[in-house]
Parts: sequence; structure tokens; C-alpha cells
Amino acid sequence: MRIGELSERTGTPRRLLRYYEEQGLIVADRLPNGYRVYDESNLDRVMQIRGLLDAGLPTRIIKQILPCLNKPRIIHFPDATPEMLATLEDERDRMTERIRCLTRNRDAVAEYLDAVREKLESPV
Amino acid sequence: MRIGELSERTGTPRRLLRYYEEQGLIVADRLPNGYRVYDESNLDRVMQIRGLLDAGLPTRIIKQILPCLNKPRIIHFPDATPEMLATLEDERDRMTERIRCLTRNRDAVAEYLDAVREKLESPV
DNA sequence: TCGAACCCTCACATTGATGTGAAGGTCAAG
DNA sequence: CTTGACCTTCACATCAATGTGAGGGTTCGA
Repeated sequence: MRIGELSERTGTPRRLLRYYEEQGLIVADRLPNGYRVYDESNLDRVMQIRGLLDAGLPTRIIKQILPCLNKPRIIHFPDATPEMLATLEDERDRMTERIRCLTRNRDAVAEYLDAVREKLESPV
Repeated sequence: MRIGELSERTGTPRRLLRYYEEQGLIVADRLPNGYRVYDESNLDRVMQIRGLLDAGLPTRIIKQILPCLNKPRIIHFPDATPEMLATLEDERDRMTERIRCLTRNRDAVAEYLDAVREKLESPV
């Protein structure tokens, strides 16, 4: 598929798909005329990227995380330098912390909403 | 305490404490000379804010979420307009989605790290 | 062969969260 | 009374993600 279709199917502006490519997050083959072509696997990948960006991770980090996400258990350790592993550990912990924070706050919001709803339904 | 102490204790640049105040996320009393003064409760609040910002929420949304976080179950519904409730529901769901995304990816990273570590310890 | 609907690159603008520093007031200690 | 460590406001700079549009090529159907 070309960029327009990927854009529609992922709800992502073309501009951003090109940006993600520039940042090394996705790769696209090219048709002889220079048009980008994507296969189905890019769909998931783009959704991943968007989700992570939305969760506050910068592209620089996402780039390091993506290779860990190969479906097949064929984990490949191409250039797993110690610093890179340290970065990943760090990032794993930061993600855990984010999850904790989000969960706590999400629950508080949910509780609040439930309370309001209760008040509205039986205003004493 | 004054801004310097709050800054140190929360690890937050003064600049940002002023920014959060400007955005309506925290309030500060003033000494007769104009200096900001904070009480202990601002410590938690600032950490909340930082955590949520780091998790990708914009100040505009954080501002709406914070009032849901009153420790005492005295939930107050000062101006719980329907649109605001809708916003909160929306945001609750977005947070849930973020949590899902982060968890999935965090687990993948953790798995990857475990696998690498295993390889390193017993290189077959 | 023309127009619509794609695609390309390039470049400048905007937005939100920050960094940085200038110009100046306050206050306690030497 | 001065110095240093605070504080104030204001303003301009930066960075990453994103918006927008110009200027131009490709492809396809009427």
C-alpha cells in the first residue's frame, strides 16, 4: 500500500509517517517512481509508535524499544552493547513508573466519576 | 517553604514551578514581599503533575484531573458540567489505553532483557 | 489531452514543555 | 553597608512533534 492508504488506516497524517521514517522508526520500500510502499506489518508498527508517543516516549527511545518487539521469539542481538542494555533497563523502569502513575490517577478519576454518577442518580 | 526548597525537594526547576502555577496547576500564597510560599501538600501535587506530564498528558488535561484527587472522600462537585464529565470520561479511557500500551511494551522489553541476560550467562 | 487524485521534497510555522538570562527587589550575615 | 543567596517578572531561545503549503512529478479515467 502507499502512504495515503497507510495514513487512512492508521489515522496518521502523511506528514507524520514521513517524519517517523526520517526518525528511523519505520522503513518504506520505494516504487520506481519514488513513491513509498508499505506492507501490512507497518500497520501494527505505526499504531505501536503512536501509542508510545502518546504515552510520552520520545522517538529516540521508541527507536530503541521497537527491535524488542519482534513477534517471532527470534530475538536478535545484533549490537546489544552494554550501554544499550542499560538504556533499555532504564526505560523499562521508567515505563513501569509511568504505568503506576497513570493507574493511580486513572483509578482516582474513575472513582470520582462513579461518585458523581451516584449522586446524580439518587440525589439523596 | 519558598520556591527554592520546593524545587530541590521535588527535583523541579523553579522555572517550571512558576509555569505550573501560570497554568493553574498549583497555587502559591505570597509573602508580603511577593515571594511564593508553599505548604507540604504541594510536594505531592508537584510530583503528581510531573508524573502525568511524563506520561504524556498536557497541562490542560492535568488541570481537570487534579481536582479528582482529593484525599478526603469529600468529593466536591463545584461546577461538574456535563461537558467536563464527558472530558473526564474520555480522559479516563485514554489513560486506560496508555496503560495498556505501556504495559504491553514494557513487558516486551523486559522479556527481551531477560532473554539477553540468559544468553549472556549460559552462552550455550 | 486534460483534470483529479495521488505522490515527492523542502521549508517555514506553531505548540507545549522547557532552558537561560537580564534587570532588579529582599534579607541575613559579616 | 555591602555581599551573597535568595526571590521577582519578563522575554527570548530551544526542542520535539506536528501543521501547512508551495512547487512539482505520476497515473488514470473522461
